[in-house]
Amino acid sequence: MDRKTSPFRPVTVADVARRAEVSKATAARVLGGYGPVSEEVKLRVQAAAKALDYRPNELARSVSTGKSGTIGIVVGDIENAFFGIAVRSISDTAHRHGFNVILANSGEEVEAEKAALKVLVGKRVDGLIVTPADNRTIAHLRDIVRSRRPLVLFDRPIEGLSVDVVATDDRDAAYAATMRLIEAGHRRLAYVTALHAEPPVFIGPEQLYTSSVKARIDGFLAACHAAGIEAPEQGICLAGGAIAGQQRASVERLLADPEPPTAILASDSLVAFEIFKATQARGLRIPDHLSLISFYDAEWTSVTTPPISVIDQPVYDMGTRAAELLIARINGETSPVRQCILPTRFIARESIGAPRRLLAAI
Amino acid sequence: MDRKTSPFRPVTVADVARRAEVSKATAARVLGGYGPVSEEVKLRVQAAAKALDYRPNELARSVSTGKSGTIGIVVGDIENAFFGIAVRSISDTAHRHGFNVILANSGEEVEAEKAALKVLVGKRVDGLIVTPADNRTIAHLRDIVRSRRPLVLFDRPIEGLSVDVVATDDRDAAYAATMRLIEAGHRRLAYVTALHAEPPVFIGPEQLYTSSVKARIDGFLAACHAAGIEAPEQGICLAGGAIAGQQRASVERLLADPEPPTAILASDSLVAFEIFKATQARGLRIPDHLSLISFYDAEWTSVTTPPISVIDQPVYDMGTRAAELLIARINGETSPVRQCILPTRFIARESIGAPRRLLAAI
DNA sequence: CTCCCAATTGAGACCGGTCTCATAATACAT
DNA sequence: ATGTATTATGAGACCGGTCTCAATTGGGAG
Repeated sequence: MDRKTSPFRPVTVADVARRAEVSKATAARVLGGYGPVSEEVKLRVQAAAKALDYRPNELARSVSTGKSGTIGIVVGDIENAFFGIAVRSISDTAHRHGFNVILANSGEEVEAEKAALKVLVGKRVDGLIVTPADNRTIAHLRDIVRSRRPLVLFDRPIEGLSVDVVATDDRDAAYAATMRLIEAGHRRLAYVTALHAEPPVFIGPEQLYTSSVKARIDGFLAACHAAGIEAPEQGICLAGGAIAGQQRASVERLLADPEPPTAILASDSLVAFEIFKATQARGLRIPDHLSLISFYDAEWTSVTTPPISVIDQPVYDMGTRAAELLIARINGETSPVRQCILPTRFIARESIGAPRRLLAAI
Repeated sequence: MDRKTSPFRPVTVADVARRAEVSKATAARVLGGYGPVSEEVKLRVQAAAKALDYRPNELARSVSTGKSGTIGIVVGDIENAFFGIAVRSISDTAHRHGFNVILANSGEEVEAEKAALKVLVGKRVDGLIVTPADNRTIAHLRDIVRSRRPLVLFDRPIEGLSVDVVATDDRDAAYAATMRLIEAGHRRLAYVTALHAEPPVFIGPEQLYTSSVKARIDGFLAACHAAGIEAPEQGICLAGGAIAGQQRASVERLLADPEPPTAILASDSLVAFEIFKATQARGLRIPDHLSLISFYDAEWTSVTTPPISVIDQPVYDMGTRAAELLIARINGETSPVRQCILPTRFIARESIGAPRRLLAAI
């Protein structure tokens, strides 16, 4: 520990105190802005601090107070615009309330999520906002709850975990969107998600480890059943997000089917993007050959030809609500667990048409 | 400080030591993995730690060691996909080297940037990666350099600030792209950037407070001059990014000009997006009525009709390099300041054509 | 001119870790 | 048996803050 001798050793309260010729306690009172100090001493200490370019060590402060003024966010994938905006919104709100943000990426892997949580807890964040990667393994989340650290689940509720949640009305939104496709005359529908399963076929809802996707598929199937469509499960495509290129391959396989779907509901804007590119590559026209609806109003969906109808999720609001809820908890609010379900909005564009036999393109 | 009495008080080394019936020092050695400990004691301590669910307090550790294992990132706007990927890449690399990441958003405001830096320094980050919002006010960055804290500038070099930089060959890229437009026959070119000026007209390069944009405009003008185009400065449009809607208005005004440009080079994918939407709204066809090239290969540019030619920036690589450079410095590397300039790649798509008189649409 | 109360101030413990140093215990060579 | 090197352990200082508590000071009341 040769820190004392280095000429670049950061300035401490003790240094300031020495220069201002007061005790460490008094200097700390001025610098920390807590105890009573006379005006004269206050000015002297502030002058000394300025002269020395004192920068408080927030870590030491946190160790001593037990609060870090920081909230941790664990998202599935920052590259995804959905999460990008969520992060933006959460950090805006956090800063507005005087909190900082530490970001961690799980890459939708539970193990990475666990590791991230461990780090964040290690850094003693005051609270956590998490998009759980897998609703089947949640022991680590239970631990957080048990330790009384405020936690808000983002976008993905987990049954049986009594904790605050901010999410959207996924089931209803999927139901309504599916109905629109059905009303347009479609009977051969597909639901495409980035979830992964081995083999990549839908067997039952217990495979669906992301709760929001589970809810959406639930809505999709319910709409199909209500319309008397048989075996709609066969239209569920688990495109497998982890391995790069796998999504594309799955989507291409789906479209190459001898009896391909005439309408697709895409679970997020990334798979939708793959689907759109695949239709272009095959020379399929939307909506003549294929109708398409995507979750999330991604930038690109409004400028394609034709523009794509989407289920717009109020991500920015979701982030704000999540942050506010969390901060209220951090500040001691003890009301019962809250489920904050925000409404989605359907944006009708030009990607829905009546079904037509798919032409073998090229 | 009633922490001692709370039943949810976090477990400390002292607690573990007590349970394992060893001294605090010994427990700390096992838990921190440093000094020599006998196998038997080690196991006993580990068992106690597990039983108590001990979570080391990284903050206390940092205070004591002087290293936080954290790097700070300050970006202009996380919502921008360019920065989104940069953040992803930086945090991937950081984690690979055992570092964490604290993210701050400047919103391209120097004051916010200063505040963010203050917080990050307060949290004693081991190093910083910053995209400076304004190359005219850099005293706060100078302070960082003076305090010997490793700093890497991302995407935007600053003349006269001796510090590591990772950026792209902006000038050359702009020059080459402009040349392509000129070679296609254009003589009335525009360069559109989100920079802000009052009034919003280009007077001289000293207005250009973002170094990357300055370099690009430099290249744009050089190409124009080389081709004998007179007064190309008049084609420079400072669309003013801060206020929402202002970009759109500027772009619309540009296209509504009685003598509008026949080709545009867009400084980033966000203004390009505005430009594209404006052409659609006015019924202008690309590339018949207007040729367009944009910096950055944003997702949407490949799926529009027609797809847009872009100058692809290797963002992911840039992030990786920046993080690696920074971490090397943190680990004590003392080699002279490095400028890491990565090459861009032109992706030719279908947005460039010969000029044609713009038809007054509607 | 005392006495009491409030306002300031300083000394030092504390937060939860790391790390130095002295001591104790063991193994080995002489 | 004695000396020495080696290893394991404990006591306690330290990091840079916060915070408790006692001591000092000054002013107004009696």
